[in-house]
Amino acid sequence: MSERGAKTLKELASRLDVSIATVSRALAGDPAIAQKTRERVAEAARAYGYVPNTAARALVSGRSGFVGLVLPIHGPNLVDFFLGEFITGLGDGLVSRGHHLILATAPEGEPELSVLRHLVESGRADGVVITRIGETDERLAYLQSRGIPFVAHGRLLDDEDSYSWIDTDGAAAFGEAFDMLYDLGHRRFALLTISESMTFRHRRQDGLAAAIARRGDPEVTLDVVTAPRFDRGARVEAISRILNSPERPTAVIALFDDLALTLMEEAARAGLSIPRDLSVIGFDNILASAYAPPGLTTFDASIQQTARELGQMLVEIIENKPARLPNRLVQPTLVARASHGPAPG
Amino acid sequence: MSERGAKTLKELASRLDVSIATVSRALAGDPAIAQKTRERVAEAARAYGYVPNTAARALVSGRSGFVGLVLPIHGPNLVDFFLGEFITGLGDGLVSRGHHLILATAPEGEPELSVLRHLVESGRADGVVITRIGETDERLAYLQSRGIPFVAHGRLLDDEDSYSWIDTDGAAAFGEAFDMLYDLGHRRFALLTISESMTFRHRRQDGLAAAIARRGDPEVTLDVVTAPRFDRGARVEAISRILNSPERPTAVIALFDDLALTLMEEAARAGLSIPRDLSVIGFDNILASAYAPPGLTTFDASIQQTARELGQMLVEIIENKPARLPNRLVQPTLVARASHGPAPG
DNA sequence: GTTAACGTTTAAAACGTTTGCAGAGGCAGT
DNA sequence: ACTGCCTCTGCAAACGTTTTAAACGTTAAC
Repeated sequence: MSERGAKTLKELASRLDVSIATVSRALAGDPAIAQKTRERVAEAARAYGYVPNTAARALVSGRSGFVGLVLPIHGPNLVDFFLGEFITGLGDGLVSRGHHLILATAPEGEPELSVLRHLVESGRADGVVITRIGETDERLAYLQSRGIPFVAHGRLLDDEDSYSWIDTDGAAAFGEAFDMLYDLGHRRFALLTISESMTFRHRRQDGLAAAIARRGDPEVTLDVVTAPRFDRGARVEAISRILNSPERPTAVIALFDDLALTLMEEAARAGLSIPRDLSVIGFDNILASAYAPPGLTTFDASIQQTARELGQMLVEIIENKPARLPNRLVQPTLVARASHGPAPG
Repeated sequence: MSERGAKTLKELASRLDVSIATVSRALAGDPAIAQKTRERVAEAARAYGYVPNTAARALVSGRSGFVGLVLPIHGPNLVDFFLGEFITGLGDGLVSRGHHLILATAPEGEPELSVLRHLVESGRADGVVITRIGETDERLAYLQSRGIPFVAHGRLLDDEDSYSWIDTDGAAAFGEAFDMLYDLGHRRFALLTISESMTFRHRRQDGLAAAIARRGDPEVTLDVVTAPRFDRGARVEAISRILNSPERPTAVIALFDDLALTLMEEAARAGLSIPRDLSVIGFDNILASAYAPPGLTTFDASIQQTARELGQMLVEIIENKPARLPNRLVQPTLVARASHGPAPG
């Protein structure tokens, strides 16, 4: 690396005895600039360690090269397993298309939407990724009304095609889970879910209900138990309601692994053996589900790959403003471990 | 929100019939501007939904308001439990001081240092956070030589005071682990570690060795076993070397939980009972360590809080360029679960 | 021998903000 | 009535880049 670096186009231009405009064009690969000049400029830029100033570039082009992700506000650890995978994939997808990721967190007391608004209106981000879509999601309304480039991980319930998304087919997975358990002889089911109104919750529940309906077996019962997302005490209470009910289910399907793991803990505490007395199935395939005895049967939705595609999709939208991009429904795959088995009795 | 928004200072100024300069100053709270004018401007800015353009601001001020974190390259999932906690805390600490976080990943084939370089030299970031310090860390050398604001999670081995850091006192923790196990009667120890040369590995190992030396008991033996970081097959092989050794240790201390969990799995597979036949202690307190039977005894280093402080520290450095900030050594706390107990026999 | 066309380069404007400096007006002291 | 001072506001430069439109020297066409 040269001692005297060149920090600006002007410096580089004066070193080369050409104009700023020429250097700018040459570096951009403009064919209007002679091949020889382009090479000379590229060479000098490398030698002097020139790196273009992003702010200046953003100011004139209106593009920042950034994509924003606002971390959903919840619990003590914002970046859980799901988000960890998501961020990894997203960052990777963006970088492969020359963009970077801004991770924004809402300061205490500031609504998530306001953070989103500042992110795009200040020109910090060219587009945003949103995840965990709610039933009536104000973020979607805002982004659509402003014409801001965005992609979503998840669909609305009714309006499927007014924006670009990739989603996990939770309905199919929960149907598959039911079918498998039914074939193992289970008839009394419980769904352990949360109270928040995110669409994936409805999709999965509906998928389960649909699978039950398809069988048309009047013997099948489904108890839907709702637990809060973070209050661990209340969660345990909801679970004990399942475990102590007079007609205790023989199989519990949990909305996601975290709930399933708590259930397994409580079941063990109550002296129940899994899967002998109770079958449990989760969703997400978080790391702990492999370790929690006896090993949680769950679904893997390849979040990382999905996020990678979402990133590439968003850059495509930002750069080429295509009318419509094909949305995609990802099929989760069953990870069969040891928490499910034949119905007791 | 008003229908006709004002996207620039110019628009806002013309609406208010004052100059751009006045609006700019008023919004900045410059006392040179009359109190009444300041209020009038603030009111209008709010009404028209004005959001200042970051690129323009960055261009003139030389500050971007961003701080960069380059994700260390490793394994399939870049954002593991440690980084998840770290990112959460860091984002929080930065936002509380009006900064944002850029998450940069190195594209395939590009060295991490080059990403770091572009991040700061392009003006994208005002400073950076680095973590997992290596024995001779080229990032440190680069950042120091360029005078770029940065903070580190971790210390070099020799040079402790040439930059700002917060570190986890792994040496103390490993000493504490040894003392506890020794008092439980253990004499044959193994340290399960990795081959990469990060300083925290040395610190912990040295802390363990020091604690052993302090006892001065010639009966105590320590077998140091090195496993690769990602190759699971090789890792299992290293572990079985421990389990099958003629003089099998009665206690194993693992460099971090992930290693400890694999060890516990393999021990269970080999028919060993934990903690009856073997005591195991980890480090990090990852989520799975609570679930893996019989519950891993480990150390919690409050990564999130540490990262939050690092974020605030970095902003302090960026904004006020203090000569020196007090570095801090965080004491991990023992999380006693059920994977340790009295020595067998 | 003038003009047109071409290939290459450049001058200058623009992007939206901050800020040094100066100007406008008001008021008190002389 | 003039000076000096204070309070408030505005002009204009600057940040580093991209891009429009024009200039330049050369060659080909008539």
